[in-house]
Amino acid sequence: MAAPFPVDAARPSLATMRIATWNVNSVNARLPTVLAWLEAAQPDVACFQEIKCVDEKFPREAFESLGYNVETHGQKSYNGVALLSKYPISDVVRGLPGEPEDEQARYIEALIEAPRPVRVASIYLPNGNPIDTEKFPYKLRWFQRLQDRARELLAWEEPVALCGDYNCILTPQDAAKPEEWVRDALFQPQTRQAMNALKWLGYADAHELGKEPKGTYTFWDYQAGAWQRNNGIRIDYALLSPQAADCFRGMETHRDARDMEKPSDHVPVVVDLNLGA
DNA sequence: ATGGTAGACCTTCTA
Repeated sequence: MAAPFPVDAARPSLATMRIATWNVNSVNARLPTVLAWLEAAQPDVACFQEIKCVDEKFPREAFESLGYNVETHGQKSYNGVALLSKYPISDVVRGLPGEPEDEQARYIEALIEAPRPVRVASIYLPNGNPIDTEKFPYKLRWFQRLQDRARELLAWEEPVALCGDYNCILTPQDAAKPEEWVRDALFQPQTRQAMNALKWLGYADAHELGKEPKGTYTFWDYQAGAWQRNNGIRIDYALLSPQAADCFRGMETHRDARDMEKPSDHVPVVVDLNLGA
């Protein structure tokens, strides 16, 4: 029996925005794979991490040919993030505020000028291993800076999507074998507390709004047959401000991308918003 | 027992 008030049918022209986030592990090594996936998945906005090149070596023409505007924050060899959008892009922020001497390219944020604008960030949070080196406190400082920025954005009461590779396994259910991660920076109590502190400012994890079961992973190591054994972890997230969460229509983890030719070790996470809501 | 793979690149670092 049909619902008495078929809301979707009554509103046939929904203003939807599809936002994807993907750690591509070198945009140049992955270019044919990434282009094929974009053509199939048709996101309006794509957040890439680990582009592993300077801005001048980013293959922007290939993406422009698919109809995307392109903004990058690159770095030689390591890290690097990018934003692609079929809508105009403005108000670009390159680099996470709060530590001017930090030269690692891990954050780009911009306003996506859809009929209802959405602020989107592409985030590559530091890995933090090994935990007995300076890398771990750097990760925690970076998390604190991200929390500070996220709090500022909330105050504007606009739709915001903070998307990327957070390098955090939040709960034991987010790892196939949590016992293998207990000494890893991704699963330390401080890391998980920082992720919760960020969420509890008032952001929704799109995974929790969606219907995917626990045991949905976004990363499988290249080593030791992790993919074949489904020894994965969920570390790629889309965090939505209340104004964006109100527009949530669905999300999907594109697990099939791990079986593509020359796959990244991460797969895309895709979120659909209905901005007409 | 300390593996295994992938990417950038000066030959080792990062993940």
